[in-house]
Amino acid sequence: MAVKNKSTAQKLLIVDDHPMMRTGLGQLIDNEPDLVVAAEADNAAQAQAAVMKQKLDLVLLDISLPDKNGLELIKDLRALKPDLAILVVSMHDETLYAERVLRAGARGYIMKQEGGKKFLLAMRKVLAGGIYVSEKMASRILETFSGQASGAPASPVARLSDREFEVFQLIARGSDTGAIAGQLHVSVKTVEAHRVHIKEKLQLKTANDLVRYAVRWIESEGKS
Amino acid sequence: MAVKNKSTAQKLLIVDDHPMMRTGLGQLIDNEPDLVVAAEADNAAQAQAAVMKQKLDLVLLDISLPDKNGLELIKDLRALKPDLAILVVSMHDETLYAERVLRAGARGYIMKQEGGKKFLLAMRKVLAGGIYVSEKMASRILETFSGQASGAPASPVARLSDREFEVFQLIARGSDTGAIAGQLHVSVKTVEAHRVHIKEKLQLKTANDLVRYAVRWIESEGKS
DNA sequence: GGCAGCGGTCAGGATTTTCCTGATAGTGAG
DNA sequence: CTCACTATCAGGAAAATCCTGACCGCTGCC
Repeated sequence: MAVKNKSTAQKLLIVDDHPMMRTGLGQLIDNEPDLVVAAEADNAAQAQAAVMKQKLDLVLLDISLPDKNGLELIKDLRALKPDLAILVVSMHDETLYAERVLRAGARGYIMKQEGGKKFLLAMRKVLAGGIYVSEKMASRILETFSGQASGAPASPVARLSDREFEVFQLIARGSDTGAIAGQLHVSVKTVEAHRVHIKEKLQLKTANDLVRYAVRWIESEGKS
Repeated sequence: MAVKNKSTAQKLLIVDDHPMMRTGLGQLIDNEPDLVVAAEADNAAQAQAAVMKQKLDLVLLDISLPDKNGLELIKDLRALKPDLAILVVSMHDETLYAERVLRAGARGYIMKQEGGKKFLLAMRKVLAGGIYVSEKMASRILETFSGQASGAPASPVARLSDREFEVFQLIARGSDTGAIAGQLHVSVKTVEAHRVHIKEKLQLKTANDLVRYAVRWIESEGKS
């Protein structure tokens, strides 16, 4: 371990249920003179305890935890310490979670597929008060937001018209196009048109992607 | 890094697409005088190249790889080097993969949730010619061998053949039939046949139901 | 009042995917 | 050896999807 000036180094908390991953991240951080691992946790309960016990500058948080949904934990941590910086570290594709995670209050999202350099970049950016997501994700999010005026946190789903949203929900429940047409008393062609519009608004390419998105959305939105 | 006797230390290959995880495992291994990391790979192609290039004693293999299904890679590696020991390192619950992995030719299965001690135990056991799985999994497998599977009816997904399971995972990831055919280097017709069998085994009626089931399953059990 | 934009409806026709019905061949169990 | 299972593929019918284009009603704006 490198010797550090304990009084000035930024204090990090690593939350991940894979010990080897914690070791890897710890190794990376210990090689930086200005960063120090102040605590580790392998579940949400430990993470909360650690956050309460000491003053921390940054939390590296894996959203796949055994005892609690990562999004919930983000909200809880922010309720406890509104100014605490949180960088989400995840193995899941960013397009699925990044937006959600940011809306929950995290200040960054980085994939485990990234190497040490990107990790350090992300940590420093978040520590400096910035927000870190990949280039691709950043422009994607900006695009989504650009349509409307300030503040209002908009899930792309919110941009669907009422009718489109109806169709969207039915897709998520497993109805095929024909069934949806029947239920809404319109022609199959109309439903097809709605589907096209939904796909445009959600930036989806294939029919399969639409089903996947819809299923996921209904799963997660149903709870929180 | 610890100084080692290079001529006697056992040579390991780490295959994982998460750099931090490789660092963590490498750290663990470097602290052992009798083990050395001979190479690392973050995808299946690199892994195969490494195995061909040098004489290795053990492969630590994450089955969730970007370019190829882990089970396939195990089979390929064993075709190349039948005596090569493979220890699968996975974040997925063992009940889902352990059996499959052993049948494919790996000699051990350990979850990333485990700590360093267990990891070393597993590596040494496999290096010594043994087979490593958790206590629970071991007795479970023995039971299966000795007649009846225990009372708990396993997930119907467990009844899928390896090939079917591969297709199933790709469906969950959003690949359409054509893409799957391309990735597996078989005809579209073959993939269609697999889909039919999967639907039978999971008692699903439509293509949509299959996608929904697959997405849900992958959400709850993990991702590859 | 006119007009542009959007939401909702639908059609025709080309393309793809899915579904149904076989068929062949290897493997492992009994 | 036979049976069951797995993996591979084909032909052709049926269905879903994609592309292009169209009509109507409502809203907001100059």
